[in-house]
Amino acid sequence: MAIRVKLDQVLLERGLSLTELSNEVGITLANLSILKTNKAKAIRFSTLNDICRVLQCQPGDILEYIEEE
Amino acid sequence: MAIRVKLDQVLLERGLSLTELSNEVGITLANLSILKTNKAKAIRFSTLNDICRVLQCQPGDILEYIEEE
DNA sequence: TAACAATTTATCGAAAAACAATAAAAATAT
DNA sequence: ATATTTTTATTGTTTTTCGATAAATTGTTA
Repeated sequence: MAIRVKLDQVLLERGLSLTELSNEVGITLANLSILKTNKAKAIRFSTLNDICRVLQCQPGDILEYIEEE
Repeated sequence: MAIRVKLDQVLLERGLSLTELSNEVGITLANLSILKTNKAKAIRFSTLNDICRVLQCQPGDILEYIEEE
């Protein structure tokens, strides 16, 4: 599949760790890690919403479509 | 919640109807309509991927985070 | 090196939700 | 009016999130 989760970049830019994000967002570290490492197969809008709110970013900053041949 | 699905706009820009998108993407019209009218609570990356491929766009073109006070 | 912190991986279970299929209602266009 | 498109609704199956938890891995620092 070709949807990539670019959480790393945004976290880096914001100077936040996964642990901190986890505390602020209220999603367990384990599940955030799954997201960040592209293991998730879907995402709830509520989760996306919480992440965007805390990181002050747009879905497009986190999700990327990569064309594959 | 504050994640909005902006499928309308992209469809308009591409000159595509929901019906056409449904045929090309392979998702039923009913379920695409739920997405388009902001009734969906989540989305599978496989679905997002298919939509982006057909519409030649990025997730950010379809998903928007709207801050609420 | 040893100790600690952060991240990743894994497993289990429950709750939630996607999506298909289908049909009917509503809206839009011709 | 008729046809087309879109929305809404229902049911059932399958998938997946997400929490909870714990272990393994990696990175950092004293």
